[in-house]
Amino acid sequence: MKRDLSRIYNLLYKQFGPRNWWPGDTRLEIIVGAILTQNTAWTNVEKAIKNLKNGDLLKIDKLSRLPEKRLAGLIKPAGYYNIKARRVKNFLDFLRKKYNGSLTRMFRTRTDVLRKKLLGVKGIGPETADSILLYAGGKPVFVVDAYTKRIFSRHKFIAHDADYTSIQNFFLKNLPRDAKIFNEFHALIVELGKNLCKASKPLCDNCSLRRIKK
DNA sequence: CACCAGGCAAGTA
DNA sequence: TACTTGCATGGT
Repeated sequence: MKRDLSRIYNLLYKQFGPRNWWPGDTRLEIIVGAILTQNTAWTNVEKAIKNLKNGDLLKIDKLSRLPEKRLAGLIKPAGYYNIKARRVKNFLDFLRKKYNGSLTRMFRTRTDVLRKKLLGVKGIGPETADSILLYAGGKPVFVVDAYTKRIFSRHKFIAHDADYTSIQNFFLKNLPRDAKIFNEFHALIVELGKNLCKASKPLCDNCSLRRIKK
């Protein structure tokens, strides 16, 4: 199984890599992007991020002072904008209260401990927490998303009803514990998912992994 | 026109 | 615990 996964990784890397993820310049931008992209196409998130950048608002102190309503208006293109504005605020409140508004301090926390704390922030679930840890913090945490589940269950690596933790454990067990690999692998999976498999279509002979194996 | 996108929380039984 | 529903814009 280890060999299968590394083969798939190499195949994907040859086809698409390196992806240079996360698409964002600062840790804060990555964190905000991780919240905004929940169940949302990245192209929509880009517009929202751009609005914040245009106002020079993508900074911890400025974003913290920005009224929630104004924030909601600016991130409208990302969809679910009222909820997401609250979620961004929830994170900023958490950061200020627990780490004096310092991301550096936050990321000094032991990764397993920090993960639990992040999951305690309303609006940050497993995928968002893990994306923050891996892509903003550089921690060796494997991110599982809808594409990961869809692709690897269709190809019978995991059960169709596997939950987040069991899928994550599958990858942890079969890959070296290396942030660089986790970073690239997840980005490659997203690229594969976007390009080759339209949602809810069944596995076919000209689909996802089978196609790039040729 | 219908359907989907790099989720999550809250409500129900 | 195991389902279901609301959240919402923009692209295909």
